[in-house]
Amino acid sequence: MQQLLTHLQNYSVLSSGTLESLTGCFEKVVLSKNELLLNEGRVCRHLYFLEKGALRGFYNLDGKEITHWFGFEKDFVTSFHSFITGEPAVENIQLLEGSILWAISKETLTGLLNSHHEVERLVRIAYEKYYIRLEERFVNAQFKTAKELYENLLHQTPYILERVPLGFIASYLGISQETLSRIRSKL
Amino acid sequence: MQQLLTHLQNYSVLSSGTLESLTGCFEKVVLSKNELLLNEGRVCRHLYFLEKGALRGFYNLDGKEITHWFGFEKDFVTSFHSFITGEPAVENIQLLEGSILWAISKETLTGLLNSHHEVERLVRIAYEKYYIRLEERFVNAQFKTAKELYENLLHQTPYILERVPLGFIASYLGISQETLSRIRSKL
DNA sequence: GAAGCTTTTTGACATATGTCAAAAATTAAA
DNA sequence: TTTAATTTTTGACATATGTCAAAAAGCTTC
Repeated sequence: MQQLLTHLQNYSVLSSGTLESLTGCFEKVVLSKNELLLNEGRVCRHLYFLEKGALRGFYNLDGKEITHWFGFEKDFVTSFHSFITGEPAVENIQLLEGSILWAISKETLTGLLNSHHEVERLVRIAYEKYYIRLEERFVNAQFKTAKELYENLLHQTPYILERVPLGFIASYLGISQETLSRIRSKL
Repeated sequence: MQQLLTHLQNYSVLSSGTLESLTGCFEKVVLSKNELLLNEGRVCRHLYFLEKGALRGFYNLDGKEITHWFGFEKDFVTSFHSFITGEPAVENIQLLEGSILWAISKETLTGLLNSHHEVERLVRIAYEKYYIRLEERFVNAQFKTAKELYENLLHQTPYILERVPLGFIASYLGISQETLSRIRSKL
C-alpha cells in the first residue's frame, strides 16, 4: 500500500487529505501464477496497481493466443477499453507470476475523481504518460524489422526476457516464435 | 469557435462559467495546403482543435516520409510527445487542405487545468478516448494483413481515402504504396 | 534420476510484402 | 488545349517472415 501511495506522488503532488482518502479505496488482491485476473467477455470493473509480480494481456485470434502487453511492478493494469467504456473485454489478463495487486472499483474511482481535483489531475497525467508510451510502441512496432524490435527489447526492457516465456514475447513483438528464436541464435 | 465549444461538451458537462473562461483561451489559426504546422526538432507548445480541413503527422525514416496519423474536422492535434514532455518533436505536421484551427498554448491550458476542475475532467476524459482509440489501431496494425487493414479503412473511415493521396495512406497503414495499389485493384 | 511436460530450436518450404524501375493515369499549370 | 508535374498502377524479382513438423533442451515431479 505504501508503495502505491509513493508511486502516485510521482505523477503529481497530493495533499495529505487526498492521500488519506485514497488509502481506504484500494483492496489488496493476491493471486498465484496462471490465474486469470480477467476473462474475455466479462466487463472489467476494476483498475489494478501491480505491487509485485507480472502478468500479461492476451486475446484469441484464429485459435491462437496473442499476447499484446505485459504488466510488471508499479504498472497500472486493466482492460482499458472495457474499464472505460463498460463493454465486455475482448482480452484476458493472466498472472505470469504470483502477484500482489491493489484494486479500485470504477465506482470508487469515479467518486474520487468527482470529489478531488487532485485525483483528477493525477489520472489525467497518468493517461498522458501511458498515451505517449503506447504511441512510441506503436510507431516502433509498425516500422521496424523483427531484429530491431528484439534489440530494442533487449536494451530497453531486458527484464521482460528474463521473466516471460519466449512464445509470449514473440507475439508481443508481433512476430512468430520461430523467427524470434532464429534472431536470438544469430546474435 | 462555437463548433469547438459544442464539441468540448461531448466529453463532459461544462458550466457556463467554464465555457466563458475557455472562450478567451483559443486563438484562430488559418493555414493553407502544404504548410507546416510543426517542424521536427521544434518543441510543440500548442494544442490545436481542427475546425475545418485535414492534416497529417509524419517523420523521416531512412530518407522516407512515414505518415503515421491524420487529423480531420473535430480532432485535437499536436505532437503529443513533444507537447507533453516539452522535448523537441520528432515529427512534422503538414496541412493536407486549407484549414481552420483553434490553438491553445500549453501555459494557458495548464492555467485552465489548475483553476477549473471541469477542464481537468474534460482533458482526462479526452485522453481516455484517445487512448483506447490508439490501442485499437495498434492491435489492428500489428496483427492484421495488409488487405484486412485496407478493408477496415474502407469501412470505418472511407473519407480518408477520398481526401488523402494513396502514398500517405499506405504508410499510415504500414504497407508500401505498391502493395496498397495492388490490393485495391483486386477488390 | 528416470519419466513426462513444457519450452525452445532447427529444418524445409510457402508466401505475403517490399523494392526498383517504368508505364499509365490523373491533376495542375501555362 | 498542350505541357508539365504529380500520383497511381504494373511488372519482375528479392527477401523477410510465417507455417508446419520434428528434434533438442530445459523443467517438474514422483
